[in-house]
Amino acid sequence: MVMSATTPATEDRVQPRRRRNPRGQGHLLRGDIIAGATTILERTGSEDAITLRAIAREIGITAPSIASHFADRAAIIDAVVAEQLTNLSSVLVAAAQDVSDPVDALLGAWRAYVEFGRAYPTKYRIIFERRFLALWDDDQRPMVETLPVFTRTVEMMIGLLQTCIDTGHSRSADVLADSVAIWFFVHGMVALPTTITSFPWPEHDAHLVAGITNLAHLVPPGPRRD
Amino acid sequence: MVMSATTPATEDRVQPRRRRNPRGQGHLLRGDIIAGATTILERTGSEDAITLRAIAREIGITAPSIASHFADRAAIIDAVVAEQLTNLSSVLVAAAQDVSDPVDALLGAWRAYVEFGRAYPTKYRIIFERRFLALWDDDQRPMVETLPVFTRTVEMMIGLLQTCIDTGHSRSADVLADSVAIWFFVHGMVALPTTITSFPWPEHDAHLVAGITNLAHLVPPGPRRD
DNA sequence: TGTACATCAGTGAACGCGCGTTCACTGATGTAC
DNA sequence: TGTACATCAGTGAACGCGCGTTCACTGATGTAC
Repeated sequence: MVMSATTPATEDRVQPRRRRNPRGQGHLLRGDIIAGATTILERTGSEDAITLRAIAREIGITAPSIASHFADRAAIIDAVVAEQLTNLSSVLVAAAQDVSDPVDALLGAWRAYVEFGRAYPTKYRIIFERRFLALWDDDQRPMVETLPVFTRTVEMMIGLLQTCIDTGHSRSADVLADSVAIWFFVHGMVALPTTITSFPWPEHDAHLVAGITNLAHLVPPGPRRD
Repeated sequence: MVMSATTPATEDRVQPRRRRNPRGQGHLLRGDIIAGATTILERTGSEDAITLRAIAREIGITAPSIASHFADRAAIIDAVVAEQLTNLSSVLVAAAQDVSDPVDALLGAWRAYVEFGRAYPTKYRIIFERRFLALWDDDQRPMVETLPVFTRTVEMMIGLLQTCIDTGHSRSADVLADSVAIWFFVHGMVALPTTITSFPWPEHDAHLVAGITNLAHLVPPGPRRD
């Protein structure tokens, strides 16, 4: 390709060249790398499309610049997972807080889980359909960006059922086992319709409420409102 | 690398060179390609590892030989998916047939589903955790190797619950919705513990039976035996 | 207040690698005559 | 019963591609003197 001296080769880039960070602010590129990787993930729907060169094109840098911020491709993807796990956690917390009725809080949080998964299937998959969810590193040390938020979120979701039990809205005799059963159910509700699109899946919200009502042993008079 | 004229370069191959098929039997290589792809999938745990060159190394042929049997890499993976879906279907049929008690048949078939998924997580994932399960091709024509077995298997699983209803063992009022709810639940039971290994998942079989009992509205006196 | 210098935040060319694909070729075997 | 030939079932070398990574370099800017 022949280029004149005055027109830069911006037609070769997805993005124009990024402005260099000021001295001492080099770490800001880290966030842009994660954001670029997430954009590629959402646009292509494929984790494989997240390559160092693709990220570099996406955010207007060169590929070797990434090396000083992440050890390798896997570290970038771990950071994307951590960010999305945090996003999901925030969604669940927001759905449950300030809801006074315990059953509404339980159903609302799990409904928000399903809505997150169905609205952002690729982001959901990179959290829960990778080979492993990285909560511990290769040396069995906790991953500080994922394990605390994971643990806190699981405990919150279990707490929502515990509150239903404590207030007489649930007859569950095993809050952990029944919470996990709900999680299994809603995970299937997110994952299977994403993968198998031509199937007469039941209408979502009624199905969600019925399933949780059964698995959480919610008592008959309370669960229905709205 | 220097080779003598008498010792072939078998050290470069995972497998010694395959014997050429007799004239008229070239189609036999197709099965070997699928088998090689499946072996690679199981060994590496990664769909990405299934490349034409890797398959060629695995079964002792050269990469261009594959072109006359499959249009592209995706066609090979579709064939692997079809074979594993057929395997899973056979496992479910075998678990349910010749079981006289309707509740035992229902629980046994779903138990077999979970056991397949936990015994062969990579094979399970290539069926149900790909971006899409290919039941229809790009021109909306049914995939003859997957759609019939999928449809037949789903109908069989729904039929198991219908039999429980018909014989008074289930109070389910919506056999499709409740069967799907069970499927969602067992899918989560397979998928989440595979991805998240460091979590106190409940003991499997009791949890499975309890979950299905709730979702299938099984009547109290019948479900427990063994 | 000036200036030399170290450091930071990257760039750009080049490398080897495995990949899918092409293209000409090979060697065994069934078939027509 | 021979033999020429077409076909089948592949091989093997070579290609361009995108990838992660290396290595020497650049240019702006804060700091010591």
